[in-house]
Parts: sequence; structure tokens; C-alpha cells
Amino acid sequence: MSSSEFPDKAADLSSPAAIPPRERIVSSAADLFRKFGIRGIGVDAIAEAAQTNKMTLYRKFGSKDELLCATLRQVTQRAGAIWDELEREFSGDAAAQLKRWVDFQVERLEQEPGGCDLANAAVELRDSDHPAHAVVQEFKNSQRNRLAAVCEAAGSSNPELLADTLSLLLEGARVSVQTSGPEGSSRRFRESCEATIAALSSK
Amino acid sequence: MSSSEFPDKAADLSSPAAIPPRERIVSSAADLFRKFGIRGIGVDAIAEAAQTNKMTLYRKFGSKDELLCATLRQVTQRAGAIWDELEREFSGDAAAQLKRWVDFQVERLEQEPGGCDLANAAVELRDSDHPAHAVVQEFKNSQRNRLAAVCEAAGSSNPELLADTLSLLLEGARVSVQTSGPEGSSRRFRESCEATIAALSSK
DNA sequence: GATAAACGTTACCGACCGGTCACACCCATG
DNA sequence: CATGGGTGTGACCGGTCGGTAACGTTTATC
Repeated sequence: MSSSEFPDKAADLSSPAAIPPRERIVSSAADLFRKFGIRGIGVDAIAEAAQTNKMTLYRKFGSKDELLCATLRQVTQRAGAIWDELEREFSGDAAAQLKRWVDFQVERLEQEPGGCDLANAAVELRDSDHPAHAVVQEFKNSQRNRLAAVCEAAGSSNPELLADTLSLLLEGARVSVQTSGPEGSSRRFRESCEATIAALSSK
Repeated sequence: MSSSEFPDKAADLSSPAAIPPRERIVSSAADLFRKFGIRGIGVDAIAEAAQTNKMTLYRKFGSKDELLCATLRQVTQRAGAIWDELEREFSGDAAAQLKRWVDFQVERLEQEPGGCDLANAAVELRDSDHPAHAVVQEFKNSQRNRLAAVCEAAGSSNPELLADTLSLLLEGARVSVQTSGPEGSSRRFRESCEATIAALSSK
């Protein structure tokens, strides 16, 4: 395999201060899983990046799979914060929230060219019995439902259809970023979203 | 890692008759890569499934990476055949071709819950320098352009936008199949496609 | 200062993996 | 029958990986 370069000096973030080891490990693991893939990075490298060692890693998490689930749960929490921010920014104005949601996702597409960590994990772990799969499925479901609630509040003529379409568009865009680069993908995503919202917005 | 079960009695297809070893290897590799992931299956298992051995595999393909590229190229050829079939079925009637295209993809979503092999490979191999990445990118580009040509011929008011939207919807659906199961995903994909086509079809 | 929990260090294990080597085999062509 | 190319066999190599054991060190608490 020619695969990726050395992990080397990667992901020394989240380490120096009095942050407990468990959180450092999760943060480093999230970073390295994102960069090299779940199967592409070893627990030794994760422990080293978290400025600790393999033993404490295995005392906090019983296995690499458990660590993976913990990192995915952390990612879901971070991603879920978007909805609170939308509500804070445009309280009551669901149509504005929907527009802002698109902007948010465009920003993420351009700034995080690695796609969705959750979806990537589901793709990498083909085995649908893997515990991480449940985390992913629950997250995707909740995201769609939250989006549907906004679509409903925004007075869409068909909020369910609008939410499903936007969800699929986002999922597709976050894959396209990895297959065709972020330049075109984010623009196409934005234009598709706007056209869809325009077509399905008036009640 | 708890990951997937034994490869065991997997993928004995494409072996018995006078099919040359090279083709058997590619077919078995495609099958096993699909089931267990690229990093999830070893060359020994691939050779065994192709009813041959590792040496002949390495005489035909210099490395696992080369074998991977060969299998991806085979997948692109198979997937590219869809367009010829569309043209054969509804020669000249681009609008009918577009409807049939949706049907095709819905069938694939329901029958192949593994998503797109090309996209999956791009996700699994984070390293964008990997030779397989070029194969994937070229394929995705050509698929979108072919779809855009059909949209154009179908008299869409905005064929580029329609093709981009449908492409993103498909990409998203093929990921959703892996994260949320095929039941809902194919239905949502169909409904989103039909709504999008309706909104962007009249010239 | 004793105690115990948390953390660090080193070495190790068994398994697997990509890739190579040397050699035997089969079978067609001359 | 000889030859040579394509194929099968098994052993082997160096490396990595997930996970564990044993032991030493820090740190806080009473």
C-alpha cells in the first residue's frame, strides 16, 4: 500500500493545560481518525498525540471501538450545537434560520474538506453490527428531524419533502467534497438548496 | 477491533469456467472490497476467493493498490453502461430517459445497499494522492456531464442546475443507504428527484 | 508520612498483512 | 521430446496492529 504519510507531528492540539487525559484522547482521536481514517491510525499514535500513552488510553476506553464511539458522540454534540445557534440568531424567524442553515453548511464544506465524520465512519465500517453504526444512525435521524421542524415552521408547502431533499443534498455535497474537491461542490450545493427552497417554500 | 466476521465462504462467484485468472481476481476483489472495505480484506483472501493464489495475483497486478484501481475501473465501465441502455430504451426521448434514470438509481439503492464503490473508496482512502482518487474523480465528473446532457436534451429550464441537484441527491442517497438503511432512503430519493425535475423541467 | 488511586514506561504477545523467493507443475508449441 | 511461459505451493520477511502484564512514578487526601 502506498497510502498516507507518517502521522508524525500531527494533532498536538488539545494537550498542554490541565485538560484531563480522557478529553485529550478523545480530541486527538477525532482529529486523527478524521485525517487518516479509523483503520488508518493506531492506538499508539493516538495516545502519543494526546501526550499520554496506550495504557491510560485502555484504562479509559476498553477498546479502540469504544474510543471510536466516544469520539463520534463528541462530534454529534458539537454538530448539534448548530441548532441552538440558529435559534439564538434568528429566534422565531424560521425562514431566516433555513437560509442561515445553508450558509453554515457551505462554510463547513469549504473549511472541512473531510466530509462528515459520522458518515465517513459508517462507510469505513461496513459491518452494520458495529456499535458505532447506532451512533451514526441516531445522529442522522435527529439532524433530519430538526431540519424538518425548521422547514415546517418556515411555512413550507411540503416540509417533509423539503427536509429530505436538503438532507440528501447535504449528504451528497459532503461526499462530493471528497471525490471532486471543495471548490465546485459548495457552490453546487448552495445553488441546489436555494432552488429547492424556492420551489418548496411558499405554502 | 470487533469488526466484521470471517470472509470465510464469501464470493466464490466468477471462478469455475475458463475465465482467465485476471478477470476472476478483479471480480472477486470488487466483491470483497465492497463487503469488507479496502483495508478490511487481505490479498490472500482475495486470491483464495478467485480460486487462485497470491503469487499469480502479484504477477498480474504489481500491488494491492494497482488491483484496487483495476477493480474501480471495471466498476466505472459497468456503471457507464447505464447510459447506453437509456439511449437504447428511449432513443431521442430525453425526458423519458431522465425518468428512467431515476428508476435505475432507485433500483440500485434497494438492491445494492453498499453505496457507490467509487465514493466509498474515496472516503476510505483519505490520502488524495492515492492513484485510485483520480479514477474516482474522473468517473464522478463524467457521470455528471452525461446526466447534464440528458437534462439539456430534456429541455430543462436550467439543465446544469438540474444535473447538479440530481447528482447531489444521488450521492447523498447512496450514503444514506449506509447510514440509515435502504428502506427510507430510496423513497426519499425518488420523491426529491421527482419534485426537482418538476420544478426545473419546463423550459 | 501513609495510603491509594491515577498515570507513565517498557516490554511483550499473537495475529495479520503486503510482498517476495525458490521451486515444482502443467501444458502448449516447436 | 524439449522448451518455455503461465500457474500453483509453501515458506518466509519485516512491519504494524490491538491488547495485556508488570512495575515504577506521581499526586492528593486523610
